Amino acid sequence: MTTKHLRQFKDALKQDSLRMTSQRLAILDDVLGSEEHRECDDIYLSLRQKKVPVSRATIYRTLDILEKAGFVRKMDIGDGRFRYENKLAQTHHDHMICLKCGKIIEFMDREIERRQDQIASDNGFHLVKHSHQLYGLCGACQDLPAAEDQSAPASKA
Amino acid sequence: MTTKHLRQFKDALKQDSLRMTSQRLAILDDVLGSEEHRECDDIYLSLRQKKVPVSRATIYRTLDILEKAGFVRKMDIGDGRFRYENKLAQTHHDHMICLKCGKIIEFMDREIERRQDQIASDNGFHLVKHSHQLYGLCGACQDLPAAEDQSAPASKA
DNA sequence: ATATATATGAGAATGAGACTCAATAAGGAT
DNA sequence: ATCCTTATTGAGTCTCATTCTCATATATAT
Repeated sequence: MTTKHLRQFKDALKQDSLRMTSQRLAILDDVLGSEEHRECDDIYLSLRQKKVPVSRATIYRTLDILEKAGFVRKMDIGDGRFRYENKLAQTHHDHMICLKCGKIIEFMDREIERRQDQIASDNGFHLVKHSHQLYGLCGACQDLPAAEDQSAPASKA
Repeated sequence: MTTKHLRQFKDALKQDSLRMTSQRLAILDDVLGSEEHRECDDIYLSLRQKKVPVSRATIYRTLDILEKAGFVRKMDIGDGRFRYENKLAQTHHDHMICLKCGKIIEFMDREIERRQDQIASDNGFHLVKHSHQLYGLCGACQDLPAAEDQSAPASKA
């Protein structure tokens, strides 16, 4: 985490009369140190391994702050658990998700983005965000005829 | 509900060794009689009003069957509750949702659909379905500066 | 250093949806 | 029409992610 990001975070906190705490700092650091699409528990376990004393409630609360401040993106891939990703390290993209093994591939298409803006404006909408996921079978999973899943399946709880 | 749809449903049931029941018939009829994006409880209340004895568990189970058989589309608009819509009466479309009043506008863009197929194929994915939502403020809600919500907000539970 | 408002964690609460299982009901065979 | 096998139902239980509560701890302005 750079000094710049730290200042950025402190400013965001101050703006809402929020305080800097060791937990918040550790969560920000952990989040900025990963490029993955992680759920709350991934972050929780990562912090516990680093001996950071923190609870899930605090992680959820802090992730909300980080989302508002633009540090992370909160995404719903439809399996009942939110994923959080480092937004600073990445340019905007959407996701393609394998229904069998849960693999996530990022994609970005300028034309789709443009069309979205157009559709919103055509309908008098002020576009705030969008959610766009493609679901299917990745190459590897298409080859396994009727075998078991490989890892976390993207099925609904 | 037409005779054709009824036959279609019976065939789908038979194909999986499932049985026709008064509950399943009532649920199909109720779903085909609406063009809205309804959640389980909307359907539950609608059926109870018609004096149909049915439980939520049966509705969930039947909606899964109807989804597989192509009668309904199950959609996740990100507020933790699935919405179900009559798929027969409509051509494919995606949704634009007002973050303030919950209003839903349907849209469809051939170019976006085409790009999605292309992206999937470029990545070796076999595309099964997609989920595409635009979130923002509808025209009416942009005018209300900081007023209260109008109806069901699309905020996360 | 003090005062005061905010943050934290443990655990309880919430809520959508899936599961359990005994009782009930289809529907094919006779 | 009756039997018999198998699927279905509903009430209630369970799950699990996430949020809430509230007493205690801590950051920050002064």
